[in-house]
Amino acid sequence: MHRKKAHFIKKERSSPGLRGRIWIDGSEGTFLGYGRIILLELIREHGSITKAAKSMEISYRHAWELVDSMNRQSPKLLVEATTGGRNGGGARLTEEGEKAVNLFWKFYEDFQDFLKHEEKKLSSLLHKRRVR
Amino acid sequence: MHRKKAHFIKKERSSPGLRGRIWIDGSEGTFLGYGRIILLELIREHGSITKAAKSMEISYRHAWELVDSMNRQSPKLLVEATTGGRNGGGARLTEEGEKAVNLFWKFYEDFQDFLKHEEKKLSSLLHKRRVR
DNA sequence: TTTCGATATTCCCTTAAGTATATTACGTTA
DNA sequence: TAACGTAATATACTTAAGGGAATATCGAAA
Repeated sequence: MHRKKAHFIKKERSSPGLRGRIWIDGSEGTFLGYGRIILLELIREHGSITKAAKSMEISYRHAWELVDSMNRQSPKLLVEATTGGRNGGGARLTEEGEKAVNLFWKFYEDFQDFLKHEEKKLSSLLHKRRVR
Repeated sequence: MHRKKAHFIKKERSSPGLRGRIWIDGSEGTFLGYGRIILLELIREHGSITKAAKSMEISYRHAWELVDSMNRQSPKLLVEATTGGRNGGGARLTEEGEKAVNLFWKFYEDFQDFLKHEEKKLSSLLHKRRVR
C-alpha cells in the first residue's frame, strides 16, 4: 500500500463531513495510533529511528518516546534497536511489529468504510451558507 | 438518555482495547464533536451558557467560543442567546440545535457499536505483560 | 433611572506537547 | 585505538489550547 506522507492527512483541514480517529489503548494509554503505525512503517523502511523521524518531520525525541511507549506496552518488542556497530546502530521492525501494523490497518480500513457509509446520513445539517 | 457527567469519559484513562472518536467537520474545522454536543445539551437544560459552562467545568470563554463556532458553521443558529433583561439574558437550544444533537448521538451510537464489534478482532497483541 | 445577571469581548497566565539542541553511550570497522 | 553514525538521555525553548479575571454591553423590572 503506497502511503508516502499520508500522515499529513491530519493537517488537511477539513472539508465538511464525518471524520474520526481510532487507536488502540494499552496499559499506559495510547498503544497504537495512526502516527505510531506510520512511524513503525518508516522504521522498517529506513532501518533507523533517526531517519524515520526525519522523514516524518517529527523530532527524534518524540519518535523515540513513541517507540519506547509501544515497546513497553507490548508483550513482545515491536522495534528492536541496536546501538553502536557498523553504521552506529539502527532499528528494525520485529515480526510482532509487522503484526501490529497489519492489525491496525485492518481496523483502519474498516473504520474508513464505516465513516463513508455513515456520512450518507449527513447532508441535512451542512450545505447552505448562512451569512451573518 | 441519562448522560450526567458523561463528558468525563475522555479522562477515564484507558483500559486496553479499541478506542476512537468521531466528529463532524464544517467549513472552519470541527463543527460538532462530543464535548460540543454535551455543551448543547447543558445549554438546553440550564438555559444559559454560563451555567452550562460551570456544570461542564469549562471556562465561560471556552464555552462561548464553542457556541460561536457552531453557530457560525451552521446554516441556522443552533443556540440563540439573548442579552439583558430580567435575569440578564440567557441562551436556548433552537430546533436546529435539537436536530444536531440527535444526529450526533445517532452517529455516536453506531460508532460505539462499530468499536465493540471490531474489538473482537483484537486480543492477540494485548494480554500478557512483559517485564523489562 | 438604577439595579441586576447573563452575554460579549479582551488581556494575561498557565500548562502540556512537541521541538531543538547538546551530550553521552555504544560497538563495529578501518 | 580513533572514527563514525545511531541510540539514549537530559535540558531549554517554543507554541497553542484553554483558564481566569476584568470590563463593557444589554434590556427588563423595580
